[in-house]
Amino acid sequence: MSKAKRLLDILMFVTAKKKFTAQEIADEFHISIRTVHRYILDLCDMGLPIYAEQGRNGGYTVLTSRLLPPILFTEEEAVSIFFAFQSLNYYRSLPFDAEITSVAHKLYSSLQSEAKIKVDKIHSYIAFWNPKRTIDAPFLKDVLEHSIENRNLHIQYESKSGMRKKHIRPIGVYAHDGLWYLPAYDYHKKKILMYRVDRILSILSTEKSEDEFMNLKEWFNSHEVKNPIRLHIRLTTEGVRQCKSVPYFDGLVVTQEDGTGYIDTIIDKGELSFITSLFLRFGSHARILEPKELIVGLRKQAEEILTMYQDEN
Amino acid sequence: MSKAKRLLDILMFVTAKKKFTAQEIADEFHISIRTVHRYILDLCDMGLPIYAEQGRNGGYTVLTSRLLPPILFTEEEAVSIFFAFQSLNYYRSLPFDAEITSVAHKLYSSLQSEAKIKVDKIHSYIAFWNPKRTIDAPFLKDVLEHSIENRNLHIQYESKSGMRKKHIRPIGVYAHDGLWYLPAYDYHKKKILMYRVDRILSILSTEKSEDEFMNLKEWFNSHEVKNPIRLHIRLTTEGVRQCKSVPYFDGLVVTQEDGTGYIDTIIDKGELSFITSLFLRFGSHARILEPKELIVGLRKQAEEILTMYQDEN
DNA sequence: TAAAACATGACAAGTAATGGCATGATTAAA
DNA sequence: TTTAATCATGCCATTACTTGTCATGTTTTA
Repeated sequence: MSKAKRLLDILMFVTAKKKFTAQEIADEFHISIRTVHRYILDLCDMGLPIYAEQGRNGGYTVLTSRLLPPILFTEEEAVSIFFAFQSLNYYRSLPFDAEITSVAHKLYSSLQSEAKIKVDKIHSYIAFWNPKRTIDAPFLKDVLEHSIENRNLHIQYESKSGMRKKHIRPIGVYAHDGLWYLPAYDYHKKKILMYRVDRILSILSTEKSEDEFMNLKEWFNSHEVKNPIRLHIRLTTEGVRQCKSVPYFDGLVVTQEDGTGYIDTIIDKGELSFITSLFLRFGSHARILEPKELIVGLRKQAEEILTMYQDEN
Repeated sequence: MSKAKRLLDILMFVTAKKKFTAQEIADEFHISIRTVHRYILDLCDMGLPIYAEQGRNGGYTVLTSRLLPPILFTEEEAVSIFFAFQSLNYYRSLPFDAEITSVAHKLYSSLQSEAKIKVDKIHSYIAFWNPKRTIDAPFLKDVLEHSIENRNLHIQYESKSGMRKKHIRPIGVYAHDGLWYLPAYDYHKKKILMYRVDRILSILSTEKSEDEFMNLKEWFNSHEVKNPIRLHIRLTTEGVRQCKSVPYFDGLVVTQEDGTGYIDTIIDKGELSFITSLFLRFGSHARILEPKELIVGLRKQAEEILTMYQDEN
């Protein structure tokens, strides 16, 4: 086996093991101790952060986390990674912030100037408009890791009614419109609620959870309708256009030959309050046929506005 | 110089040059032709897609695009790349689709099983809620590349009033809420308009543009207010909460000691129609003090809704 | 038909890697 | 205090690999 290959094997081995003696490597790879010492010198020259402790019970220790074997990327592939990073640029808080910076740095520095220009242009010509948030979510990474590791959390949370302590079982985190959300099972209220990660004031304590629980993907899938109710809407041509631009409705809209359309589907009653605000906007382009509750809600909201500004012209 | 180093130099050289003869390499690196042939065998073994044409005018040809020198990533860094890719998962159309797939594949295959589990978990525990679109934007990559390369476009576009031909100078593309937008200078209407990339039906022809034009970043920055108008709103405590959840208002809201707040800023008159729909939702939690136009708009919309459902209870 | 290219083999000369041994330094346990 | 385990380094003969030269083919095109 060539020296380069063997060096890489040892590099993988030691970054995984972290602490080892020369003798161990010699046994593992069937080479002499003298050669091991020489190899370790080579690895140091290659920049691996490694240090030796002298004496009995001594040995080598590697400081980096586990390394992947060297990967050859094409220029286009490198550019695509920068493209993906660009999509994260509009979040204030991110897990893996440090790693993303270091990957970007490693890649950029090994690009040739021509490709560097292309990457710079990506930053200038493409954007992902998640409005840049002033709201920080300092516990994002913690919360994500506790979700992954099946741990329960005691947190201080700033809710509508003030600061509260919560005992929750996190399901996962997701980003929507620049904010991070945490669906979690609330042990006190005995149901799944939605928390905003930026409103978590502190993590008080954590505990390993015994039982298996659903993850985010499963939750999205199982997110079934609890109080089914029929939503039936008639849309003008313009109403069809507008509805298709609303994520919630897109896919539900049925367009007819003359350009008008309708929505006829089953939704959960709990979603009504959210939907109400959408129909306020559509005005006469969307006529609600069902449910009654939605019409009542719309009228109430409209009356509230008229009352508020009745004495103004 | 060691063999490994020289092989890498040659690898870089040939992937950049694409077509070459053994003699050229021998001259470039001051080695014998015999050695060059041996080296090329080695590169083939390493998986470089290279083929030889026999005979006079023959030579070697490399099929890959330019390669970066090998890069060593830590496991955490690899995970961060998958995290970034996850954020792109909710877009139907993406430029660099193929490259992203191949990067993911290269990385995933060189991860150890422990790290593979971590990556799988990221897919299960984190999501970026850009609602998955049914709308495809087949010309996204084309449009992006023409923006970068300073080219004008003749396109067929599906606008409000039917199918139209447009002659435009693209500025860049950006994603918002799962859709791709293209701000561009319209040569016919002589101003910058916003197009939706999914509504581009075809690209008819392109032409190199002579003059320099702004890029997306510059456009965002220069996007100044054309018809300034004062927006002055008084908010209840609940109004403050709700406003902070709306990207547009976040950052403009001033919170007072008692929890209530206000917005007092200058906006463009053109933004009013968009803002109207927001205030319909807030109801009495947000009281508009200025401008009058906004109040009038609100009332009109509210009356329209009441009229529509007047005969229903 | 000759020239320019790849393909491959053999061999000697040169270069690099390896293992063994020796020596020394440092540290912890016996 | 001694001993064993560990890193650190130097020297040298041996082994393994790399290189250049020469030779011989093949394929293609001017």
